[in-house]
Amino acid sequence: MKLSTKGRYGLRALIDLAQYSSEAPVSITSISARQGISERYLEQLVSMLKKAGLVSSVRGAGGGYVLAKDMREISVGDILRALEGNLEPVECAALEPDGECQASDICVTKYVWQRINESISQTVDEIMLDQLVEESRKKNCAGADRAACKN
Amino acid sequence: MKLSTKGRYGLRALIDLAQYSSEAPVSITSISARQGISERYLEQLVSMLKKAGLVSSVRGAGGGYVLAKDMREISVGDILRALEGNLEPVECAALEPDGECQASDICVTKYVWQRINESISQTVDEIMLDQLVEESRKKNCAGADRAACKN
DNA sequence: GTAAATCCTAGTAAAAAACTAGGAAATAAA
DNA sequence: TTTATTTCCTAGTTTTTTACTAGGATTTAC
Repeated sequence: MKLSTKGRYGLRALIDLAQYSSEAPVSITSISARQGISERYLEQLVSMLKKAGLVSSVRGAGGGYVLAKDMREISVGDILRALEGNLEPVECAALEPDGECQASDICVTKYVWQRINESISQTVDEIMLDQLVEESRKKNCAGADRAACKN
Repeated sequence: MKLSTKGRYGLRALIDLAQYSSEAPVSITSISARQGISERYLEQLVSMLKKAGLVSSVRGAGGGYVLAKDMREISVGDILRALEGNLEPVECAALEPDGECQASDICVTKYVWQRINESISQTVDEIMLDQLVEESRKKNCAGADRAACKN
């Protein structure tokens, strides 16, 4: 029941990217330096964010990544789903519209999984990237050791 | 970001146990037969529930397990925490009262992890075992293939 | 042309999950 | 008192997933 480094690092990376990409594209190298995440690994994470349509890229020297849409329209849910796949701790076939599940009508735990899934979705979908960037701008007193934190 | 089989099977097992242990202790063998979960694995799960004080055991022939307290006082949160350890998708040191985290004061994602942790806790702590047993009694029309479901 | 970037795939080492196995200890019933 | 049934406890093993690393192709500004 843990969020992987994909989700944890990826969210940090995108907040960083959002914060620094207003003028020019932000390169993997620069995010890596600021956030203390391996370039090669970051590359993969950002690529997932691109596939999900959250960022777009500019190739070649001086290139990098920029947000593909307004920060106010990107939720933490969008970001984490892009990186982690679906966020449901239990993928119960009986919960899906077209779900094939023999035991569906006698299944009691289904109710529990559904409630958990819903509460997570609701939470992550209502936090938008712009709030986090705003918060980050306020807090950023230089000098703290960002790389010490694995979350 | 998945709940392991420990949590999924374990919750099912405890609902079963609660349902059948009102007169006599319920053996691992019988839970295993009804729920289609390996005896040897179930044994470990139930042992975790015992360590957590949710069930108590009667050794020897004719023995088995019974609930250690009233179903109305056992929450899904108690059960899942006994089986999965803590339910926080991100264990952020900065969230703990005594948390050691260099980046605590500049960390933006902390807020996100906190919100997610809280919403999960709230959800699982408000569903009580007796509700699930009640639900199970209503639904149990015999004949459905419980073993087909992995959740 | 060269340096700085993204892009893409594959490989790999470590960790965690999901069981399996073996046998000791307790107890009820024969 | 033996036997069958049950919990108890630890360790081993296989499979899956995670978290990277590696290599090189492609694009583009200067």
